[in-house]
Amino acid sequence: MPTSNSIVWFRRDLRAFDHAALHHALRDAVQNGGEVYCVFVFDTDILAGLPRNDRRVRFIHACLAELDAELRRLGGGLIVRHGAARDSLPRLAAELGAGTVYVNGDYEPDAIARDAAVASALALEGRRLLVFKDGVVFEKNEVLTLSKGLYSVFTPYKNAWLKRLASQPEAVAPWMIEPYAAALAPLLEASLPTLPELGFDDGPLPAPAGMSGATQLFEAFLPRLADYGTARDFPGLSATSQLSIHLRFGTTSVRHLVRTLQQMMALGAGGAGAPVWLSELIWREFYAMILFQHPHIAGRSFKPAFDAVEWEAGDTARELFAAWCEGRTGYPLVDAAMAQLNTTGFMHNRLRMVTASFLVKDLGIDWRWGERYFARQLNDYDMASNVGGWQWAASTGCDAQPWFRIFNPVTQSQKFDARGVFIRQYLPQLATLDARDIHAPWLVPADELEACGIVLRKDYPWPVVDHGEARQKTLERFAVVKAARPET
DNA sequence: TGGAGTTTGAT
DNA sequence: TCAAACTCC
Repeated sequence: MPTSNSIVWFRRDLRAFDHAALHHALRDAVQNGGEVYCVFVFDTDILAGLPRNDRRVRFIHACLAELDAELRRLGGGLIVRHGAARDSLPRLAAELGAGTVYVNGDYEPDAIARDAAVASALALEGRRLLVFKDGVVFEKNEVLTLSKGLYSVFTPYKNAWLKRLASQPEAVAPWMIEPYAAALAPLLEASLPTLPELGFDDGPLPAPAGMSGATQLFEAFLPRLADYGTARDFPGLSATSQLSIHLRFGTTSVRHLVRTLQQMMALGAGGAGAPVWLSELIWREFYAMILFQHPHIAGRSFKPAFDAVEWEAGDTARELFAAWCEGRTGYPLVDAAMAQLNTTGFMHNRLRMVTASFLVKDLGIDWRWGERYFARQLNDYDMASNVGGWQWAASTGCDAQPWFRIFNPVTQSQKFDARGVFIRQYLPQLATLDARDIHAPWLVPADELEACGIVLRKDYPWPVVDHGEARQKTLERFAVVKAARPET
């Protein structure tokens, strides 16, 4: 069996430009001979847990169609398989006579285990899996303290990250594809199954898909970048990049994004917003590093002392959790945010903090319930960022907010959706309330509500908990970790 | 990238 | 009377 060919196994890197694994496979093939096959596997180990109408599968499907077209333009094409990746990849490597499988690293625990299984199956036949850094500028252990220790606080990590990029600008240099494209194995026929063939429904896409969708969103964002720092906290404005789903599936390159920012900042463009948005990209790498280094945080507190916190349990907790999931807590900003999540698969980051704080600190429910719900719903779900964000809100994480810091859902609403624009968009039943009343309808006098045509408990729920009482209970609940309170 | 309660000081 | 400042959680 010839093994001079190779495979590039695409996973969450669905693009054909600035792609580390593809670049290395092609360059090696140009030097050593052999052809490069591009492969994607709809992994039944993952798909089995998803509903037929999963938005992310539709998005991936659309991205693959574009990726295949782009690879064909370059002289290749995409081989798509449907099966367990652990079996499919080694089998495909044998079929194609591929001695090496090139991948970009994925740092989630399940992905690491899958890749280890694939690597050992390949090794049994004398083949190898080569893993490249691609989805982040700096990975795992590249940003360390002066004493080679790991950071667990964001700000010093960010400073070290920026310093490292300044001294190593090639970290964001693009991995070129076109000059080596001749090594792509030409494919005669397309192999992308239809969504129904995969067991999923056709339907609308949650965002413009593919590399072209990412480009479109990024170009639309750049003129708004200057205002990002001040406007990003207001869910009623379109101030954010909307690129999270593209970073999740690799239809854009983080190196490309950072390079563009650097060029803008060098020209004095991008204003005050550019470094703020860059910070968000660094948060993403901070959390990726934290999850890789501390994989236990997927299921337990980053700070062990917080495992002693006793969450609400039983039927009442399950009912409150259902009310949170379905957006009927009686707190308009929370419910509007959950409606946004449920109907679009997206939620504004400010609202991720508000809803997470509400679940944990108003309802007393285990953050892991919320994390799993977000995992099912979010189009841009990324375990590292999601777990990081939830542990931040729950005060159990590294560099989290202190446990006695408790968001007031009404104050947050008044502050970040002052005119009620966002609430009205997702809770039309409250649209007739004016800006003063929409944040806390239970405080509005009955005659006024009547004039607006709203009957509480019928058109919109009464609050499921009283925030003041809930706050007191939360302070008591977290008192078990008082010893772990961070020094001031 | 808190909020609640209290004090303070200018009116 | 009220907003800024301060403390505690």
